[in-house]
Amino acid sequence: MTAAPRRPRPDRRVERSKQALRDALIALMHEHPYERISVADIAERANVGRSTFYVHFADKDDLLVDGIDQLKAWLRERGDAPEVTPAHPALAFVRPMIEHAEQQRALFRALVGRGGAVQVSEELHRMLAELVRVALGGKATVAKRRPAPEEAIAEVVVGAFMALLRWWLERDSAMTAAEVEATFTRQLLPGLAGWTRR
Amino acid sequence: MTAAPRRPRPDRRVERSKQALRDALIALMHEHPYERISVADIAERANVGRSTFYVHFADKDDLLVDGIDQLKAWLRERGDAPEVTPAHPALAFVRPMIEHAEQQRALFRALVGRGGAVQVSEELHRMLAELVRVALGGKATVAKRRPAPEEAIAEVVVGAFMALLRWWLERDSAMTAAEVEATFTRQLLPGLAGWTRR
Amino acid sequence: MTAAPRRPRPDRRVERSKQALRDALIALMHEHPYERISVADIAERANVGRSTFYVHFADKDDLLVDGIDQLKAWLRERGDAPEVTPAHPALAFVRPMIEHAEQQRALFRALVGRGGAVQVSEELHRMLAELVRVALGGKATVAKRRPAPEEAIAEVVVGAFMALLRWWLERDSAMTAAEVEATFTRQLLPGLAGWTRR
Amino acid sequence: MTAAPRRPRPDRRVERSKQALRDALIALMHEHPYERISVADIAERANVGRSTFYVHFADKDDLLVDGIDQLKAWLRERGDAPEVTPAHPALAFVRPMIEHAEQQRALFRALVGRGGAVQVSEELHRMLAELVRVALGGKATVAKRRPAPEEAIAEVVVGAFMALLRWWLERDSAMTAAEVEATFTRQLLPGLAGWTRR
DNA sequence: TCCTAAGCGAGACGGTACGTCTTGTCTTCCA
DNA sequence: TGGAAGACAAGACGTACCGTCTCGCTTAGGA
Repeated sequence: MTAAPRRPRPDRRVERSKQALRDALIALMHEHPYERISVADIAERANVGRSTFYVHFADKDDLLVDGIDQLKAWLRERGDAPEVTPAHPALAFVRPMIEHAEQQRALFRALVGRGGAVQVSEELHRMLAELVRVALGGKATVAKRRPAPEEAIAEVVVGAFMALLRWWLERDSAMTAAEVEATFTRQLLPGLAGWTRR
Repeated sequence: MTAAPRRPRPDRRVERSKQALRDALIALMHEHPYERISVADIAERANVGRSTFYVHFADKDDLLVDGIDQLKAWLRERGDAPEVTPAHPALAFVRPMIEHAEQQRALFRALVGRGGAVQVSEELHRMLAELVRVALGGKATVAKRRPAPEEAIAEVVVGAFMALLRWWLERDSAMTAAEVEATFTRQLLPGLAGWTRR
Repeated sequence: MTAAPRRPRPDRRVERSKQALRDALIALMHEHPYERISVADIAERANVGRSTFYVHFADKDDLLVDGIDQLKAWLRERGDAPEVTPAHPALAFVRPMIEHAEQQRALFRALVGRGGAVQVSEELHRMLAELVRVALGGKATVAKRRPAPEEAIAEVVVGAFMALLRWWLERDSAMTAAEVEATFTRQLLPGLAGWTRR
Repeated sequence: MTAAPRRPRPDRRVERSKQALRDALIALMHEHPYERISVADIAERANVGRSTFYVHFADKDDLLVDGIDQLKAWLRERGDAPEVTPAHPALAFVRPMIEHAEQQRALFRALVGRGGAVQVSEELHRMLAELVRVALGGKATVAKRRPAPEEAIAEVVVGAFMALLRWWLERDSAMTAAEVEATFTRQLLPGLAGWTRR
């Protein structure tokens, strides 16, 4: 029987500080574009010393990816159960994503809108593209060999979606979530239908 | 009769300096991501004093915008004559853009690829979206009132195109320009066809 | 009947920690100048937590003073018995000090040499100056009133001695302890002799 | 006839800034010990941006040695002409140095007094020791070989002088410059006389 | 052909932000 | 209960850019 590895219980303050910093960054991103925000701003907003920031994160971008991971976890947690059968398996992500965006409109606008950090959009893009690739029967991980057509299709689908989403979030247009979804499906489904039948 | 307003002929050196700076930026963007390039880097590469930079451009972004304008002019100049009738008027831009990208592969990768400046992609996006909107029979300029559906369609089409283009440029995939075009058309045309017929 | 006043027996570990810290500082002073040594360095060398340092000492200088006191105690303990009668009572300290310095050459070089802490030299200076003042018949404690000439003499004598000592320690000169003493006495005794006779 | 070497005239602002910084350091050293003064303090006092400081000096110590050089130049410039013949050539420096210290009492106290920077005292010591060595007939530069006795003598003389000077500057004693000089000479001359005659 | 206005390089300058380091206080956990 | 570990705020450090500016030299263009 092996002795349990002595791992000291982490200090509760640590998570408090880290969370305060994550929250502060997001709060500031509602007000200013990401690149204009300084580490000092974040620390101040989080009521935390600037040096404390560097204890927990290497730099601003490190904090950002940490936040992205939280976003991904949040999405994964509640994105698993699409009640209705989607028009096409590759479009299963559409309805949930639009709903999440609607619920957290301000947050999503801050993150993927004009002033947002490119990294967030890119990561979201990558994440969704993987889902689509899998749904199209391809492998989840990108192969080094000649890119399967699914990869290209996934780029098309997700690129279209991200653009529409961003446009919808940035204009305070009277378009409803349902209309957005319908528009997207009407444009992309026919093309997909043809491809899948093959 | 009034005397002609005395306008001295501009110094030829001015344009030489400005062009050297534009070229230097583009050259550097082949090597480093846009944000990592400093004004000093650009000036040095252009064999120009750093203060001279500020004589001609307000800041790095100003130079970038200036470069984008040149790109747009270049595109407009040679994009006017698509020899073949496109599958759909809204997709008229596809063939020419892909051809330009192929010809200037390195340039396009530097501009709209991962390390490129977001502004370039956004401007290109805006430009193409306008073409699509017009082709769809909408107004060229975006109205403040309830967004016409054409706007949404344009976002979808252009978003899909830009994503595919970026993907194509970044991987050194063996996919040919023709294949890229075919893939895109196959995915987007069906949806458009339905919409237009209305 | 009242309970005996609770005087907790001092934890033996306390003295162990303090001594480890004192030793660590001295060890480090053999390698680096005093000001370049950080509290963290000392704690690490002493195998002690940094916070433990602050339990025992207010700061680095406090530890230093503590070490100086030990040095003074050490000197006093073995400095009391000069076997030979000195050339002049005010120079009684010379022979013992030189001998101590020779025995503990490395330590003395670290403490009063170039990289040493000024405080050590100053404290040693003060200590010796007091001995000299007393030997000259003046009061041990410095009076606020017009400084007695003995004070000035003491400064001269001790200043000369410290400079010679530091010089001797820093060069690895082939000068022997006896030669150093002789040199010093030959220079200072005549002046003192005149003064004392008064 | 050769062309004059193209040497661009130095920007007048540079010297203004550097001097302002030198002055600021000295001013602050009248108020606080050297080590407690931060670069930011100096820059602020000099009405100069902190970054400007780093344009001209590597760090605080660099500014200090620059100041020391100025002090040395100042001393050399006016120290050349001792009107009266000194009691002994090796003591020629005494009278002038005491006079300078008296004229610039506050400055000298700040520089070589308790809160002053060790470097200043050490440099002054080195400078005077060299004068004494030369006066004693030795070589100006320290030989690597067995240290000449003059070196030891010089250390004694200068060590004694520096200690007395520091003591005099720090107490606001009523001792006059003449008395200080007399005290010093009375103590050191006899010892020297013997040595020289040899 | 000379003169004059400008373009230009060099770089000083005040700022802001960065990421690192050290200090001294404080909290939390463990033995 | 006291010591080790280490979180924390504060603030200095030296570096990198920024955008503004001043200074002379050079040079193109107009007289």
